[in-house]
Amino acid sequence: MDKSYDRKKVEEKWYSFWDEQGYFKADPNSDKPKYSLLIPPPNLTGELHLGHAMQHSILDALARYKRMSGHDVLLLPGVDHAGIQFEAAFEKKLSKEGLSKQKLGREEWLKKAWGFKEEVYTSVSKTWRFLGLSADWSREVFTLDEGPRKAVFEEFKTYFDKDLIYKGPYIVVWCPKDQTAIEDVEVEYEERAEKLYYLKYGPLTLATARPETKFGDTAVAVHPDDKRFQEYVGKEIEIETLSGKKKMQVIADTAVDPKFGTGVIKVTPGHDFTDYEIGQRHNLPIIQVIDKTGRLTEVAGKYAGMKVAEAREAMLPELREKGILVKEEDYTHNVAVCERCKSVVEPIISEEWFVKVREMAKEAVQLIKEDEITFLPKNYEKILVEWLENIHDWCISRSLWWGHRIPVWYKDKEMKVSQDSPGEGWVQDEQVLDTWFSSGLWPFSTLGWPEKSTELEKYFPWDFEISAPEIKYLWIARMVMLSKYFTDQVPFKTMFFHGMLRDLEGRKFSKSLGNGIDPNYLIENWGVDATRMALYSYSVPGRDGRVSKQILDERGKNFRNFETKLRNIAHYVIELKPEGSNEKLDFKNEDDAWIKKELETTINNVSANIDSLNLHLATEEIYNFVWHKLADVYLEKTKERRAEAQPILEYVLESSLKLLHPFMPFVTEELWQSLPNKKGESITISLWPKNP
RNA sequence: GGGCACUUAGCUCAGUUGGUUCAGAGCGUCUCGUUUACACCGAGAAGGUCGGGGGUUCGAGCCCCUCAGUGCCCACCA
Repeated sequence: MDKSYDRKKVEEKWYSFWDEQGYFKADPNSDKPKYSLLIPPPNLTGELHLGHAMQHSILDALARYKRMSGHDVLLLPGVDHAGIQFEAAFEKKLSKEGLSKQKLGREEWLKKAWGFKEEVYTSVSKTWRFLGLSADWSREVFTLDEGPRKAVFEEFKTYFDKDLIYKGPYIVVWCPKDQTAIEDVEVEYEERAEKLYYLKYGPLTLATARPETKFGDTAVAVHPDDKRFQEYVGKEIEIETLSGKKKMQVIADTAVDPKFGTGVIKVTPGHDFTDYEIGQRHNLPIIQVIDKTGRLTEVAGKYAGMKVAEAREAMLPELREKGILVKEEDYTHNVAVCERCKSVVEPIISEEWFVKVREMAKEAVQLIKEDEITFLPKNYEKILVEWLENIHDWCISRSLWWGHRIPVWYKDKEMKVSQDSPGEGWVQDEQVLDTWFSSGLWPFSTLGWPEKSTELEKYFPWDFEISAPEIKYLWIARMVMLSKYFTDQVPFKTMFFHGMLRDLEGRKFSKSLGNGIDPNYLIENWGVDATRMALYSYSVPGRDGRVSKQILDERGKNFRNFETKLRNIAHYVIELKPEGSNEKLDFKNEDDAWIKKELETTINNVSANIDSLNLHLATEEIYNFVWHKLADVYLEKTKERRAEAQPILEYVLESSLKLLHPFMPFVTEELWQSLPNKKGESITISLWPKNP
C-alpha cells in the first residue's frame, strides 16, 4: 500500500464531508430515542492538553456508537470564559504590548478582551475538529453568550428573592496578584521551610509563623482545659509591642491546640480563618494589617507599605532587640497559594457576595443518595456527598472584569437587582460573578433555560457527562446542586471521571514544570485515529496513567500500524477481488463458520463493553479480532479458496469497519467509501452490527 | 490529622460478579522467515511465586485482616 499519503488531508476531507452532510446535528423533532452528551467546556486559555484529547475521544466514541445504534444524538460543545485564567493569559499578552488594565480602563479593556477571546477560540475549535469530535456545532455555546447571561440573571435573582444571597465583610482568601477573592477550592498548598517564632506576650510566650500580623492581634487565646494558663483566662495582660505597652485580653477557646507550640496563640481575626472564627465567638474587633495588594497597612507603623515577606524580615531585629522574640526554630509547613498563579494568598476581610447553599446541598445529597446518577468510579458518589454535607457559604463575587457582572445596581442609598440599567444615575456593582456561578448552570443554560425549550424538554437530563477529577467540587457537585434546585432533576445520568495523565514521576502535567505533551504532536506523527486509540487504553474510570512522550509514541506507532493493517486487509478484499467471485453469502465452509462465530462474539463483546463504558476493553476486543483472527488466521486460509470466500470477506470487513468507527472514525470512513457498494454513503449513519 | 486509590513481565498498563479460556496486551529483547494484502509484516521464544505476611474457601491478582511502599483528595496547627 501507499505509505506516504497525506493523512492530515484525508482527515480534513472526511471531517468537512460529515459536517456538510449535517450528520452531527441533533434533531429535537426526531422520534428516535435520544442520547445526550455534554462536553465539558474547555477554558479559554489557549492550548488543549492530553486530558482534553482523552475526554473528547471518549465522548466522541460514545456519540458515534449511539448514533449508529439508532439514537438521536446531541453532543453539545461549548466554551468557558474562565475568569481568572483568562485574565491571567490576557494580562500576559497585554503586558508584552506595554498595556495594562489600569492604562486601558474597563471599557477599552473589555473590547480588546473580546478580540483576544476570538483569537484563542479559533485555535481551540480547530483542534476539536481535528480530533474528529462529532459535535453539533450549530448549538455551540459560550458562557458569556446572551442565553447563559439570562440564565445567570435568573439564578442570581432567584437566590436574591429567596433571601439566599447576601453581601458583607467576611474573611476570604485573597490573591494579591490576581487582585480578587478566590474560593478555598481554588487554593493549593505548598510545603515550605520557614521559621516558627516564639514571642513574649507579657507573662505568656506563644509561637507564630507570622509575626508580621502581630499588629492585628486583638486577643491571646488558650484552650479552656489547659491548666497551665487558668489564672489568666478572662483577664487582661500587659504586653510589650513595637509601639509601646498595650493591654490585651486572654480568652479560652477550644480551637487552640494545647500541644502545639506553647499552647498559647495570638488571635488575629483579620488574617486567619481560625482566628476569625474565634473572634466571632468572642466579639473581638478586627484590625486590618495586610491590604489587598499584599502590603502592610498604616497600623504597622514604620513597616507600613512593605510586602508581607519584606516586613517579616525587617521587623525581626527590632523584635529581638526589645526582647519580644525569644526563640526561633525551623518549621516546615504548608503555605496557601493561588491555584492559578501560585502566589501566596492572604486571608483578608473583604466585602463580597455570598450564597447560602446549605439547604441546596442537602437536597443534592438526597438526590445523589437516591442513586439516580451512576458515578464511575463508584466511590466518587461518597466523595461528593461528603463535600456537600460539609459545604459552607459560596463566595460568588470576583474582583475581575472578565465575566458576568453582578446584576445589582446602586443609586444613592437604593439598590436594585436588574440585568440591565434601571435608568439614569444607576451604577452597577463593580464585581463579576465566579466562573462556576455560570458553569454550574451549564447542563440546562445551554438548552435555553430559563425558557422552556423543546431542547430542554428532550435532552435534559444528559445521559452522559465526563470530567477530570480535579473539578469534582468546583463543577460537578455544583451542577448536581443547581440542577436539583432549579429543575428538580439530576443534571446527568452517568458521571464518568477519567483518570489524570501524569508524567513518569507521577507528577501532574503543568506549564510550570514544562512536562506537558501536546496532543497535536501525536496527531501529526500518528494520525487522529491512532492517537485516539492510544488514549482509549488510558480511559479506565478513575485510574491515573503515567505517560511520557516515548510511551505515547509507542502506543501511537502501535495503532498506526494497526491502521495500516486494516488498510491492507481492505486492499486484499476490495482491490484484489478475483474475477468470477462467489456472490452468495453463506457460511458452509468450516473456516467461514469459524470467522462468523468469532465476529459474532466480537460484536457482542464490543457492544457490551461500550455499554458498560469500558472503552479500553472494547478497543482491545476489536483490535484483537481484526488483527489476530481476521488477518492472521482467516484471511490466510482464504488464499486457497479466494473467489469462494469473497462475500464472507466483504461481510466481515464491513462489520469490522463499523465496530471500529466510533474509535477510528477517519480510516473507517475512508475504507467504507471504497467498498464497491457503498460509494458516497457514510459509515457515520450506517447501522451498528447486531447479531440475530 | 482524616479519607480514598494504587502496588501484576524490563517499561506502560488490562484482567467486569473467585473456577478449564487469568497469569494477559502493547512496546522492548532474542531466534527464524523477504511465501505477491501488509517488514508500519509473519512464525516462534525468553521474561512475573500477580508488594510482604496471615485468613476465608474444595479453589483467590480477584474476598477479609495486617504490614510496607507510592499517589491523590480533604482539613489544617498559630
